[in-house]
Amino acid sequence: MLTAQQNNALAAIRDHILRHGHAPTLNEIGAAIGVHSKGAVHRLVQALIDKGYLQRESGSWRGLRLTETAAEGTATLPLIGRIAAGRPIEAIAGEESINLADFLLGPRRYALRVMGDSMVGIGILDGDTVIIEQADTARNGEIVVALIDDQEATLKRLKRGDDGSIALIPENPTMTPMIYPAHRVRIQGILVGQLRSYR
Amino acid sequence: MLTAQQNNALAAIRDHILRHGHAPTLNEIGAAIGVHSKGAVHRLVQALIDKGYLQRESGSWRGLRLTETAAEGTATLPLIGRIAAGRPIEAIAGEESINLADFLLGPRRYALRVMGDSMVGIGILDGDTVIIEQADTARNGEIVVALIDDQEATLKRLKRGDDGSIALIPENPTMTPMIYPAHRVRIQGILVGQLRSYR
DNA sequence: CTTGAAAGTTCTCCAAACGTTCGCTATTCT
DNA sequence: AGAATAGCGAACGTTTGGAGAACTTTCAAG
Repeated sequence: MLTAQQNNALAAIRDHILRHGHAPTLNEIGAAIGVHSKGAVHRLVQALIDKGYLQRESGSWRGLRLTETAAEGTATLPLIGRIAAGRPIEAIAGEESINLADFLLGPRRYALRVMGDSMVGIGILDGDTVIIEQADTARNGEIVVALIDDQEATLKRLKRGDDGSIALIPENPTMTPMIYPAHRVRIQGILVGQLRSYR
Repeated sequence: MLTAQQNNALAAIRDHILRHGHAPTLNEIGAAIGVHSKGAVHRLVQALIDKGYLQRESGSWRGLRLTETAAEGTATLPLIGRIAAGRPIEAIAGEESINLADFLLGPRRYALRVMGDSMVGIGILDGDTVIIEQADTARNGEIVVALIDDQEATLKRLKRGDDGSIALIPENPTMTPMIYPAHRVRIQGILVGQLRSYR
């Protein structure tokens, strides 16, 4: 079982890896838990290694890795249940946590900040962040980042016409779809996720 | 495991490829991470190749490619820029990546699945996942998870009346606010984030 | 084909940061 | 009292990586 300080150290390491993608140095761990001595931190880390929570890649800086048991649940949030007006929060069978990495991350994905109201109809507001997966083709009805005449970029729903034309449809009743011949439109990516921060 | 500077270099390369469609030169990488020596940059790139994050197409300029495993363990996404209808994607000064941990994770936070349309007015749709930070008080105007009569849970905007009453306001023009005496309403948490997956 | 600029490669020098180990001390728990 | 947990600071060798010079390769313009 871990001591209080060992727990702090492990939490600091986990947090640092999540934030930066690599392990902290001893000094960084020390700064995070309020210890001014490298030696003391080293002893804590050694204890965590001995107890099987960490692995060390010796002879290299930042060579700490979480073991599998310690790594699970790092990028996760507990998922409590469903909330609907007029009812108590109801548990969701089978799921009790969501993993942000599974949810949003992946190779070839990147984020874009949305400006404008062209997609308010499906809840994408000005200032939201959307996650795009790089692709040069898309299926009908998907929401894509499209480049028009290699100049203008836009986020719209894609619809192919029977005549080979491409319609880019805003989800906003006050705007009208734009229709282009296929050669003027290049698809850059597909919308796969969206997030917003309220603070 | 990557060192801090190797991480910077990899991020700069990934970013450059996403933005320009081709790999950067050593000098460009150096400029991006603040290194004035080609030799030093070369050593960083070589380390990334040795560790399997990059491949070199030797004998050609800009011959760097990302391997598939290039993103692992990190909860960050490259942030390319702003997208607005009718304009090219424009870079955001200062920020080049967003960190999901900063964005969404934190102590006392949990996720809820939203049912119903009571908050469509601010882009929270049926099926979305919202992130709540546990709290028992909230400021006026914040969106809260509130428990009414210790029975019904609901996600609404909070507004306190002059007479001590509490109004829970749905963001939906077809619904009307509910007003309760303060003792019937208990605040459980505050909305801090929201996410949605499109696949 | 020649030429020159830009890009990549390899090298040495050197400073700063890092991990490791040690002795000493203080606190807490049994 | 004894053991376990921790903190501090110093010493030492190792790793990282910035600077710059010298050299080779690539590529496009003349």
